[in-house]
Amino acid sequence: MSEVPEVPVPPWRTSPRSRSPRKPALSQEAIVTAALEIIDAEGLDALSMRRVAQRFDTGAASLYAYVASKEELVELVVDRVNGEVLIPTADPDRWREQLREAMFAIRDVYASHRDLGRALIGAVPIGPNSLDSTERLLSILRAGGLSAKVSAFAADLLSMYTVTSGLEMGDQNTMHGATDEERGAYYTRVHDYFASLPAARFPTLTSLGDALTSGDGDERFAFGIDVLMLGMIAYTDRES
Amino acid sequence: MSEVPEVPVPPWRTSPRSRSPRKPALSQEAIVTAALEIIDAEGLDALSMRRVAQRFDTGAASLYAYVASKEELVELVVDRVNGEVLIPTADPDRWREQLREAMFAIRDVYASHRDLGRALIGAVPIGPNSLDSTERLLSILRAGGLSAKVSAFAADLLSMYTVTSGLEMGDQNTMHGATDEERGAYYTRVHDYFASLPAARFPTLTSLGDALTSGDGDERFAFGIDVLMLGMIAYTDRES
DNA sequence: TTTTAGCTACGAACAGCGTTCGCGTCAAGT
DNA sequence: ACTTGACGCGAACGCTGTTCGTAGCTAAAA
Repeated sequence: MSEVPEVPVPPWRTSPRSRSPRKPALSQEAIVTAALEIIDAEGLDALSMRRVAQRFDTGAASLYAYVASKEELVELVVDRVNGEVLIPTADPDRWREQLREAMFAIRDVYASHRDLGRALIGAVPIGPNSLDSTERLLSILRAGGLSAKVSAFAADLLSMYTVTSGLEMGDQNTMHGATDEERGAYYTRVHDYFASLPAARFPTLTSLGDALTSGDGDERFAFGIDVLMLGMIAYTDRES
Repeated sequence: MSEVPEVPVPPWRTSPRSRSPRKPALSQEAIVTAALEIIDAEGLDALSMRRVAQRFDTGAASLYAYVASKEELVELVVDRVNGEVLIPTADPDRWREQLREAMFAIRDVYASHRDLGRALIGAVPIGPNSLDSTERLLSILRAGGLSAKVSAFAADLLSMYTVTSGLEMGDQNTMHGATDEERGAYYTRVHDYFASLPAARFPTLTSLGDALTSGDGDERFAFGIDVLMLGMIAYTDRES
């Protein structure tokens, strides 16, 4: 390969074509969209300001006109995603089904965005869409006859469980290898590892055998919902 | 201040004192200890290979003889911490109190290590101490008469809730400012924000008022335990 | 005792990160 | 036509995890 430097393009007149090369205009909305695309494609860790800027053929510095920090960008992405969650309007006669629907809706959305759920583990999301979801979830609980205190506490508990479950499902696409084969191998390995534990030291663990690794995501999630709902109902009964 | 460079210490003979300046010998155990100290002092994000190495007056490269990667180091720290969790040996007559004790024990340990809980959000910890804890937790559940499947699923659910709660408590020391004053200001701000929401759009949210932010960590955690236990019991009753 | 072999410790470098600073350009106002 | 102001963004700073090659020590061999 020759090391001769390329002849520079005359700078005094750039063609209109190269001056606006299908470059999407910068805006907070467009930045959030690009960030979410990166997360969906490669996971939360792959998100970087430089990567986002690359999509607009510019440097990371340009983003800071529309977004205060990476932290704020992630918050905006979270709120965008919370906008995808569809929670039914409360109907007192159907509150149990509705709660179940709502929880599946939240979980499915987070499962479809890789490990984005990691971003809101310890945080209270306060974007407009997040507030809408919280409002709807709370109104379903209230429609079910739960007290203010129980509703407030339960909302926390429920969203924690839901997001974590969605995170675990979505994560499976990110971690432990990209292909089905690799993931299958990983879970077989975990299963075999539990099976290989010394029964003398871990009698319960080994006696449970397949129960530990059995059940797909839906089954485990449905179990959690049932336990939480039964618990909330029993708690409310005991309260009065 | 003078800018005169210091006279260098003659290098051809270092005193024995400076040759081994109370430098703790490198070992996996010592490295894990140092890492945990950093996490306790400054949080999980402050943990870096260089920071750990600094404590041994050496460079980050030296650590890789004892630890394969930062990821493995964190796993080792998690298992060390799981060793601090004391779960009682199962007694069928006291399984409810024991389960409660166990959950408080786990939560307290994680609350005392800042945001370390973040490290095991989507992960299945498989270190020896972690396995011991799981074994003990499962045996309590089994002693309570729960089926294999329910025990297995519930163990997941319980540790998820427990670690997340501990994380949130421990996190309060890390985030939102270091001093009590700053933290108080943060929570007042959150409270005021919720109170300031338009009641027309968020009727439930605003009507709940103080219920949303009321209750300290212990109260909220105890509520979660009650709901989970009542739910597990109701689920088991329904199962048979 | 001298030489050599092996091995551990670790400085330096690499590629990437979030964020800031200040220069250059371009558009609107005078 | 000239000035002024705002905005875009390249380059740089200090950080990250990890790898590579070597310097220096220890212990075995001659």
